Amino acid sequence: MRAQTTKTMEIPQEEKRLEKQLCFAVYATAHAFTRAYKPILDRVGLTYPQYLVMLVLWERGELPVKTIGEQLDLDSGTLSPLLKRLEQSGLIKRIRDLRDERQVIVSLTPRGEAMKGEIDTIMTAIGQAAGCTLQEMAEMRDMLHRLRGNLGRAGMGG
Amino acid sequence: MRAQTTKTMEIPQEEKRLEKQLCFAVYATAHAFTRAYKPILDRVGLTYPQYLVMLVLWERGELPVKTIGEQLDLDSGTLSPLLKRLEQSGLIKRIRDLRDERQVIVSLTPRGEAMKGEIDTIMTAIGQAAGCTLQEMAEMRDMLHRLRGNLGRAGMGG
DNA sequence: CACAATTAAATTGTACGCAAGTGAATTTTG
DNA sequence: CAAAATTCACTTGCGTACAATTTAATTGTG
Repeated sequence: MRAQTTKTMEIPQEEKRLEKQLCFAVYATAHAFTRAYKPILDRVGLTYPQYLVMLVLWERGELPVKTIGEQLDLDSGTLSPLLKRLEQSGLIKRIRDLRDERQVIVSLTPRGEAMKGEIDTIMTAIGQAAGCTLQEMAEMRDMLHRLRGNLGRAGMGG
Repeated sequence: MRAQTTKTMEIPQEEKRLEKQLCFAVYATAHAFTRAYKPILDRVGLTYPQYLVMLVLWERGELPVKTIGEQLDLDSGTLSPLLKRLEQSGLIKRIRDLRDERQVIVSLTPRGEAMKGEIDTIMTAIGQAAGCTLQEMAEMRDMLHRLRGNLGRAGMGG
């Protein structure tokens, strides 16, 4: 509510357009990223969301499903079947926690661990495809981070 | 290719972390946008991709399926069932073009047309939720545009 | 200790997103 | 003009996303 009289509170047409353009730009760029990654990830038999799960595991080691979900902002309805596929591919193990049997601990198999090196090279290619300087990438990433934080807190009164 | 020796060209471990990844920032922000829009769109019975189709039609009038796909970067495998749902909701019509019977022309029904005003007001809330200045929004939009262009042209040697 | 409330994961149902394939209409070529 | 190539939309199959429900385990409370 940062505006003036709130009377008819006309938001300039321009702002509406921009906001729509921005949300579409984010939407379309996300798809473009997925498509750019696809030929590379196809070679190792991963989808893009599966790759994100692997990133989390490479970085943080074994984790319960819930924590993976918090990292990626995904719920168990998405993760459960996805993790089952990664398990069938032989890249991860899923073991029920003995201390708390509600939890399932996800960890890398040797093959899953080994894939890290393979992929490492691959990530470089995408960075170059993006065709941005490191500084631009960092700037954009930080802006998106803030934007996402704001949207998350929006509530919006459903 | 703006780097030093390209020899082993080690990417620092730091840059590989999830939070440092631009691709993840885009991916997660896209989901955040969809979630922010959801409570609003629920009231009028639209999904976010359906809203994007309506935006195109409000802006450009009746269009063949192919053109809608070009605008939104979606193929007919996605659009065909989506458009069928919009038709069942009574918001659009689909009529096979008499001049070229391969094409299906999509147009708004009176109800679909009327929804434009309804939504327009409501959408203002999202712009404010984003919590960015106009300048930041424009900057981000332009950066994402360029990024998307680069990724699209990547090819990547599938 | 029993019993309600909470939590974690999985399941169900709906809707994208996209690759691959089908079928009908149009355009290109020989 | 007929055969081949192309185009457009639709369909099929797989893998996300996510709301809502279910099941099992743990925690909180009396």
